[in-house]
Amino acid sequence: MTVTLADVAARARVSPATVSRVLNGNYPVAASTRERVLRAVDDLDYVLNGPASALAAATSDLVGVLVNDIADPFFGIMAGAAQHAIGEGAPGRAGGEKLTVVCNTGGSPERELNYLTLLQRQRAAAVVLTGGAVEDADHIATMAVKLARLADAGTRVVLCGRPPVPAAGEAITAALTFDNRGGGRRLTEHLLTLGHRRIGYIAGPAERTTTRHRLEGHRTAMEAAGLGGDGLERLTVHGRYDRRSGYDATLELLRREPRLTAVVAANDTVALGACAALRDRGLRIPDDISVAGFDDLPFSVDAVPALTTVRLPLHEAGARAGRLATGAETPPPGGVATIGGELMVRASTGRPAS
Amino acid sequence: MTVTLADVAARARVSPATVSRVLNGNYPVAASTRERVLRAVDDLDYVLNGPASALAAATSDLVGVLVNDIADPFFGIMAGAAQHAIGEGAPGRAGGEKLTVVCNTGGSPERELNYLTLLQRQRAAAVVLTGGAVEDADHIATMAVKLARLADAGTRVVLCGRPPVPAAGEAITAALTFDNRGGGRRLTEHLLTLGHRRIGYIAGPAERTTTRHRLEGHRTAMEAAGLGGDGLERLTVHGRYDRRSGYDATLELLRREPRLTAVVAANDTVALGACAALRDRGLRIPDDISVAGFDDLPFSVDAVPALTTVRLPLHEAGARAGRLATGAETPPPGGVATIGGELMVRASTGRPAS
DNA sequence: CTGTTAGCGCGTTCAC
DNA sequence: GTGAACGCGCTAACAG
Repeated sequence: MTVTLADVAARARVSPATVSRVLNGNYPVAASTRERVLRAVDDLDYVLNGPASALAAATSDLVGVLVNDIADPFFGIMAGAAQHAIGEGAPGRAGGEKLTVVCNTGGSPERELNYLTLLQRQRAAAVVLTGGAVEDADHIATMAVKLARLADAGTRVVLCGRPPVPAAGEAITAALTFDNRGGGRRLTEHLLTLGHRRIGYIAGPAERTTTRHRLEGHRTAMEAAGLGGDGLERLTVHGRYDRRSGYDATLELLRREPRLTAVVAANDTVALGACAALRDRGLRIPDDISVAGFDDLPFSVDAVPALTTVRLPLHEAGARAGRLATGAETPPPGGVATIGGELMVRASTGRPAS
Repeated sequence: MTVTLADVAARARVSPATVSRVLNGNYPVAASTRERVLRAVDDLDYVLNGPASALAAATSDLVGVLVNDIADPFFGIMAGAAQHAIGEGAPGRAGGEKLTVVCNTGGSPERELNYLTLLQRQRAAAVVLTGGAVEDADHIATMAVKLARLADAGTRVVLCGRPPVPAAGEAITAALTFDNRGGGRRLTEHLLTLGHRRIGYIAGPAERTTTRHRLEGHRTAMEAAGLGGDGLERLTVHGRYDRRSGYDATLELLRREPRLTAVVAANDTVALGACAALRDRGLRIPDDISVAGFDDLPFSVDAVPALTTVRLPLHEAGARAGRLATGAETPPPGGVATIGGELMVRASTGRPAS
């Protein structure tokens, strides 16, 4: 029923091997023969059989991009940039593009491993892991083994916006990590400079690296300003990386410290929720209370007031990860590159009310 | 080097076929044998070879979800929901989940076809096409052929948020389409009821179905109110589905008609850009001018003022598309289901200034 | 319930 | 520059 390479060969009056050579373009073939083969391919509407091709060649054109939440632009931007870079980059075996596939883990370690297995099954050419990792000892160990096995099988492993996996050093082609600590620190320093002292912090889920690093940056700044101690713990609330979480956490912070003058959120989406809660409480931003986010997602500049935040070059990072995944770019020395964030001071932060 | 099914068979002292049966769980196998096989699999860290399996079975566990822009939550939400539904649904051949892959076309017809070819190569189990289609006669024809060929090869084709492909009737398993016309009409009717007469419309890219349908809804309402004619054309500006486009288009509308009292945007993201432009012009929303969007993306309720818009059940639609793709849900009668939108009246629209 | 036998469709040695 | 032969790893009939 379906057209095979042999059919094309027959029509072009050549051997199957020649058709294969034309399609893969890796061996010299006489121009006239190539012409004939290509016409036969076209006439027959022949489509290469991926599985068969992958089986024979022991590798495939699949590149997997794992994201925590595909509905979150933070991941969407990185994934889109990676996909673009991969598509533009090295053409796959069959001359066509590589098939970049985005896999949504929903932040679940099980699903993450699951997808890795599936990609291993498919003999994926590369895997890009984006976003923060879960800090569970068991999971980290399992991941290290899994990644090592993938690397053994020839799959390139690239981390994007995630710290290097400690135990899997050699397995990883490259790790692009964001300077979440530095960004968090500078953001809080900005508020301290404005004169804020009672600053609430809305953190992400407790067990993630991104959450911890941003929080550490915040606390480093607070402690340097002599604001360490119990207060830090009291003015920190954990939640998910979503709008609702920011809303609820803000109310909780206000309950704990009604005289709060600033709120720092784990990311921009959470910050938006925080703003909503403050408005509902009748507080003006930044006159009564300042708000800051993280990431500088596209909507942040349009928030009212425009959000002070830390810009992460998500697009660039994703594109670079894509190039690393295809081998179009050589890994940074040591395999690890840290990407800095840029403090974007906008209208949502100001001096505290006297 | 790599462990194969034969290795597992040897270790478990059974035939390869039996191992295959255990792994696929489609044939009865004695409990004790299964036990032995599973232990051997575990001992050897065996991972099924996807391509080989797909080759032999002439089908794979891959489900492709095509989106126009992965960085846009509109698509991210649908894709995430579809992926979730597919994962939860029918287990793949190897007992594991299906591998749902999201492919980012960037709105380009070429890339769309490209991905379809790649998925066809992989003998994908199903393909979900999300979002509006490009209305180019050539492309539509090519797509119809392509989809028919996919369907022939046993791939299920599901449309989500896209009108049925006219010429490919039988090829499509199911089409879930949004009532963009009705939504657009009701949105504009809402503004008309408030007393608006000079309403600007910021449309999406001209050649897309979504764009056209929303615009038609708007115009239907306008004409029913006796506001048809040249004015409609003059107060319509086309652009991309992004923030910047909304910003620029708004300035252009204001240039064409300084006394504008309302702006309807192609979607929420565009509406946000419109709000920014209006604010920069010193106009208050909704006191001086009303703004409305479409989709009701998560951030819309947090906009200031909260955005009046048409809510589309993106999550539900995506999940349903996923179930249709796995065969977990039977297609609606005729294969086509229209999903309505809900008018969400919020603070960004009000009576026009007298 | 389990083993045996054939391919699935293609890439890749080798020869010519 | 081209063809012939073999095998990639697995599943799907058949037997038994």
